[in-house]
Amino acid sequence: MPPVFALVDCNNFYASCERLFNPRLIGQPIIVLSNNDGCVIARSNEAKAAGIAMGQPFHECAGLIHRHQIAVFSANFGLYGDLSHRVMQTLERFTSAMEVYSIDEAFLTLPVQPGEDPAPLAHRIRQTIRRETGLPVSVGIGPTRVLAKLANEIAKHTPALNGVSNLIPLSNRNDCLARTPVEEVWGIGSRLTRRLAAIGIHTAADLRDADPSRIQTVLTVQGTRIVHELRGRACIHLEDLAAPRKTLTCSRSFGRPVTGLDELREAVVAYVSRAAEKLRAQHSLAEALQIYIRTNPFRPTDPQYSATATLRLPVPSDHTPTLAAVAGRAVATIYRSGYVYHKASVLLFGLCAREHRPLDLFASASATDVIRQTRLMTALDSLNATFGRHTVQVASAGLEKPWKMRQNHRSPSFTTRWTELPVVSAGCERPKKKMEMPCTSVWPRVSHS
DNA sequence: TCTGGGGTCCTAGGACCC
DNA sequence: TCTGGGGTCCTAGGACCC
Repeated sequence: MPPVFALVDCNNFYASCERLFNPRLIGQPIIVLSNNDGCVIARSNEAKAAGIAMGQPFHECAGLIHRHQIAVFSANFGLYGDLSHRVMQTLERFTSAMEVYSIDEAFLTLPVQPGEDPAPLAHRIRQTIRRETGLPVSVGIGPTRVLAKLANEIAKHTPALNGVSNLIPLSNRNDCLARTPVEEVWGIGSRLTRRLAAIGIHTAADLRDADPSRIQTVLTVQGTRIVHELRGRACIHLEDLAAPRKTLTCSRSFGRPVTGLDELREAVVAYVSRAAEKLRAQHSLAEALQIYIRTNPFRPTDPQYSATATLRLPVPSDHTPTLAAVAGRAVATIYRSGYVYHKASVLLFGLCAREHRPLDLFASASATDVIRQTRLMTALDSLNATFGRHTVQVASAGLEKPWKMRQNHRSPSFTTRWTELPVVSAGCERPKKKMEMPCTSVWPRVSHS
């Protein structure tokens, strides 16, 4: 029997998360801003209706924000990540085969019998998530992931469907594909849309009916997979999403311009420290790192400069001071004075599992050194997990951090920081010290009463 | 004044090997 | 006249996703 896929996607996820802890915002327009409060990355339906565009620069929205009394939030990824975890935990109960695809969506293989209508189960999933996490989701059902994804879009935009759409029946599917512009198909972006238009393909149905070998010359092999998926033959297989990442990035724009090498180096060291933290969290080592710096392309009258430096480590490592020293040297080689820097990023690559740590033929660090370094990093991560990020850090990452990003509208970390809990009952004081909750904490198990 | 961050996959082309 | 062929690995860049 062919599989029945469901794509469960949280509606306007970041905006819904903010609303969850602030019920006064129900029915009100909300936007969430990118890091540095740069541009809009999430909108409630009311904000969409008010005319706020996805990706719109924040400073261009001032008029609409004022006119429609739109609530503005800086992104609070700690909060969103924690709520995402709860949604995924709840979803796991409905299937043995689930792929978490992003922070707000997951593919499930639905356990239904041949001939059974999967829609009632989809409605149950939707109601359960709503009841247990407070978040609204939509469910799209299809015989392939591409069709399930499309079904989800339809569910979101068709209120009469009550949040569930099923593209398994052919009658539903043919009609829907003929009405769907090809750029709404998962995997077809703006460039590919233009290439397809040039050969007369405008709708999802056109693409489904196209000759796969012709599509291969225009869209490469990925395009032919999409054609088969639209025809109902599943051939896109997601990787094991629990698998460790192959690269890790930490990339940020600065909260204010940076001109001097010392400040730039400080920022790069701070970013590499964060990347190293992620590296240790997934039990990997990095073999090489790449540093990138650039000026502000949105100020074309300023002199423009960007540069990349790639360095290989003598042996793969996850030791922050080692990585920071290499990164510090790398940034000095590409820094040029006389420019106003706007952004830096650090990419760690050539990752391997920690247990496959290769031996160093020339033994620049002895086995004892490696053990000591590992213990030190474990202690550092544990202190920062308990008492908050940056409690202990390498000195070269700077204490003042004048370049750090703006977050002028951030909501409290309602679920991940004891001091920012939304409800404090009488006689129960919040801890005075800054303390992080263990990252496994699960809010709904805490009683509101 | 003010324009995000973090990933993946695929392909082409160069370097290098025998 | 006439200058191989086949393979791998690496990297940069393009395209997509949320």
